[in-house]
Amino acid sequence: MPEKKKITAIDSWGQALTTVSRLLRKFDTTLQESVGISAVWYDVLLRLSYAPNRRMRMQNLSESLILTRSGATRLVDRIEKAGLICREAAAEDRRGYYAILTDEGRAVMRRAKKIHGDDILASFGSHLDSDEQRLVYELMRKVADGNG
Amino acid sequence: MPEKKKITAIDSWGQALTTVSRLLRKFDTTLQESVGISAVWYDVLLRLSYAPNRRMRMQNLSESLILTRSGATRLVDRIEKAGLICREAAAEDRRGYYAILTDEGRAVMRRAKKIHGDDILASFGSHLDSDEQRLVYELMRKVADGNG
DNA sequence: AGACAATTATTGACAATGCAACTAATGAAT
DNA sequence: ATTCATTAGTTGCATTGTCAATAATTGTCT
Repeated sequence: MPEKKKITAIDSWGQALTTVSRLLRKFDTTLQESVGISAVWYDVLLRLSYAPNRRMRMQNLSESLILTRSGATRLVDRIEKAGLICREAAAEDRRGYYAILTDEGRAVMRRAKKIHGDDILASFGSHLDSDEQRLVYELMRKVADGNG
Repeated sequence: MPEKKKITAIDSWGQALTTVSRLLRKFDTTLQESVGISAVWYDVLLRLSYAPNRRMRMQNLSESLILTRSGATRLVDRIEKAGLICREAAAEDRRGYYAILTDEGRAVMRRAKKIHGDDILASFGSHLDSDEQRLVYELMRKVADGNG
């Protein structure tokens, strides 16, 4: 009879937290060194690159980035200053603004996606087979869905 | 034949990252409101509470917290000022210091563990059965091990 | 023993982020 | 149409964390 240590929700969460934190830091370093952008910037550019017309309202952006709106404002300020995105007033709601990926942003993103994709594969993907990767995806998704 | 969308390592990592980020923020809010400490403080106190003699060298602490040493110095400064931990010079290596859990820190930790444990159960554990929790633990551990 | 490299922790300067307060615009109710 | 609550975004201030440089101590090599 195999001896199995009891794994509590606390253990499970704790391991998820440390693993994700470590990897994130690693990915951030790679991106910074090879493309000159942080993982947070990457996240912004990625979402914009998939958004319709490569643009998102500040509000949506801040939600998907898990940042406060003010945090998003500051972040977009910096990336805009670097020329990778720009702002445009929203025609349909004059309170709002769009953050829009610039051509330069797209170019940076092409390089970054390659580098970062390889990095994820090397540090994360290569240690799990495809079923396991699916499991991680589905379990994490289930937790996320369970929290609204 | 069930149609399954292909899940890449990138999808899997992305979901893990957002789920963990969201939960962490939620946990942080709860701890802050109910015990008056952040999730980071909690992490420090937790590790100290399990460490031999409830003390750890700054170096070890910073590693397990995924923080730079200078970040750990600042963090320990603040928690020390709050009276939850204290510093003590290391006898065996006069360059070093221990961070040590105080009695007050232990008291705070007793309350925090209960609150935070419940929170983890409610937001994470309740959405996964015990096998799934074990899976998350083992998969995340495998990734962590694969990265040194 | 003496010289030099490596390690531990801290500090100053600065970057990033949250909170609360604010402005401008929208929408809903009368 | 006017009023009032709500929403989008930005800003000032405080907090938190990083990076590079520093001081003190230890270890190594001859």
